[in-house]
Amino acid sequence: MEDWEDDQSPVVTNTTFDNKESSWKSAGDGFGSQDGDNVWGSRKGSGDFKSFSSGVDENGNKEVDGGNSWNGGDCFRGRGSRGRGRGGFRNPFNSDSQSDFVGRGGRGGRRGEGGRGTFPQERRRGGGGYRGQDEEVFSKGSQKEHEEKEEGETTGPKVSYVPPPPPEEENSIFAHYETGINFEKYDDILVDVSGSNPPKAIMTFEEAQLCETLNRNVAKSGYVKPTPVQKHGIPIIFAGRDLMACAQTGSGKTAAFLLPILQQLMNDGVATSKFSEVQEPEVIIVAPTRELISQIYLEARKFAYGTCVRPVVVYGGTSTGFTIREVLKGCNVLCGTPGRLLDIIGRGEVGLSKVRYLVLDEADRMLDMGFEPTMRKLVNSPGMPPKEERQTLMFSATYPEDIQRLASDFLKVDYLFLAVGVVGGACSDIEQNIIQVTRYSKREQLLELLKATGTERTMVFVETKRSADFIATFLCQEKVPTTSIHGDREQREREKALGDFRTGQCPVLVATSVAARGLDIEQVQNVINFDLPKYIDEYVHRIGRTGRCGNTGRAVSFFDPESDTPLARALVKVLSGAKQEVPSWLEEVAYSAHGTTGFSPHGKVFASTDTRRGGFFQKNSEPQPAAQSTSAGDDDDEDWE
DNA sequence: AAAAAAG
Repeated sequence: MEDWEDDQSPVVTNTTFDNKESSWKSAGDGFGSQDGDNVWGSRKGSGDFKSFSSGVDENGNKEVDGGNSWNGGDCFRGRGSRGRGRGGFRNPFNSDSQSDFVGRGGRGGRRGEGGRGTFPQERRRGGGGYRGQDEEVFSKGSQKEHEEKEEGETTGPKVSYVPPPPPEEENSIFAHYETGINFEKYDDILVDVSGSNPPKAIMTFEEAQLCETLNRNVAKSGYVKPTPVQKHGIPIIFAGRDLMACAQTGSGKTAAFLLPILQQLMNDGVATSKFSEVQEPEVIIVAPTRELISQIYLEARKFAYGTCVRPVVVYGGTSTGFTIREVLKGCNVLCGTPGRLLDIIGRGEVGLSKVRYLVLDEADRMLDMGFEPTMRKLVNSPGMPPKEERQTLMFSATYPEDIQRLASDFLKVDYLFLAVGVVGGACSDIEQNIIQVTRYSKREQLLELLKATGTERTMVFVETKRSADFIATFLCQEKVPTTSIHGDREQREREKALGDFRTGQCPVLVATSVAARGLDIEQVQNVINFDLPKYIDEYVHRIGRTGRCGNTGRAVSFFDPESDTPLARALVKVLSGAKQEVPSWLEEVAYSAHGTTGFSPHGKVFASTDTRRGGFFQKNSEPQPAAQSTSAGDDDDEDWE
């Protein structure tokens, strides 16, 4: 790990920072007059800033010296003379965290410490688990080698058999959050399957009839009982049906498709991972961001452990040569982001004729304007079996109607639509606050919020890459140990940032929407929408980074009437749908924002139900009760029309 | 108009 970071000393020079110094000051001045609305309320301020920063020193000095993903190392240790101890100011975050930072200092920061806390199913990679990726996958010299030998040999060693990793790696491969979470809650979630002849759901993993190895991996991953998306998804996939599934990440959807796919591959004995000049994977999995596909790959590697099935991950920002060598070692399950995937397919390293499963994670994103052409290119690549001859599986938490219609181009006509509760996010476990701000007050308000969060992990979402840099630098300057992730950062910086955030070394992560979807990070207590997104589904995904799996989380969003008014009505609907209090001023803004629903500037309509029921594709519909009454969950049955 | 994804 350290190896390849050291030679790259990621010095981030932020000219923005210096240039804007003066404007911060003026912004700060303006902030003094900010009076509390109901959210900020009347309670008293924190003033624990001191303990906050000293806690960092105690906690992390070694780690910090080891290289920081952001320039936080110098930022929060050295300069930053401007730590204001502003008090008299209360916010939604400071209820219970006053002295947490020191008290829990050692808790989050240690590497290789995988399982703790209480998380089920998909939430099992702790800091240690994620670290595991770097340490195992890359540390066999491969990452380093891949940096150094990029132009080197084009063929790897001729391995005909890829042995399973030695036992000592097992622990980190299977690192997961301790189970023991309250799964019972899932039994109350409504599930809705529509389409013809859905197979019967399973109630236990035993019913899935997985082989011994898979069962062992399932158990070692801390799985006890299937979640709803697994109960329904597994038999659907075993039955060979195409699937469009609405379920929040974290509800176990990755396992829901990985387990039956892996089992099927083994049943049919097709998978024998071995070196070859051309690899013919049976499974292709795509996701919209590199970090997300990497996360999915780690799941696949875990479940495939000890089997002859070899998963491989490919994405941009890393050396092509390394990627190709990894693929050629043997590749049954190819996980990738679209660009790099098409790249290696185009180079002829990967043949598609054996593809039996095509999985689209965050499917609505994969089919939106940005990705749709690439996805079409993928399914039209030479050798790719047509949709009738492969199984196509789509997963997301949101499905705008137009995307559902588009999706039918990729799915068999009789695909099944599975809606698991809490579709569309706005899970009631997340406390949602909306704060009215002006663009000039945001920065100081953010600082005040973060002062109160202690060691809690907080994701701060901004709209642009530039402002991600800007805000992260600002926070570092203010001695908040912050890192940042966005598409203009080096891939290794992105992964380091995410790693530092996962371990808690940097409890604050400033992110663009690159981090909005799918990322499963332990103990993210808070999400702050520094900038509200343009679309409501993006909001839903962002706040879904917290409050997962029965845990509680808090989301605070800065609402600037000058720019966010178009979102007001949608926001009100999401809030009330999740049984959250709607500020009266927001209702007024929403009411007066006539003309558009704000929901869909481009005609997108958020839908959590099968559009075929709405009259678009009547051909497949069985007689169904009204969508509202059958739709799953406590907050996804809004009529968004 | 922005973010993401190939280099």
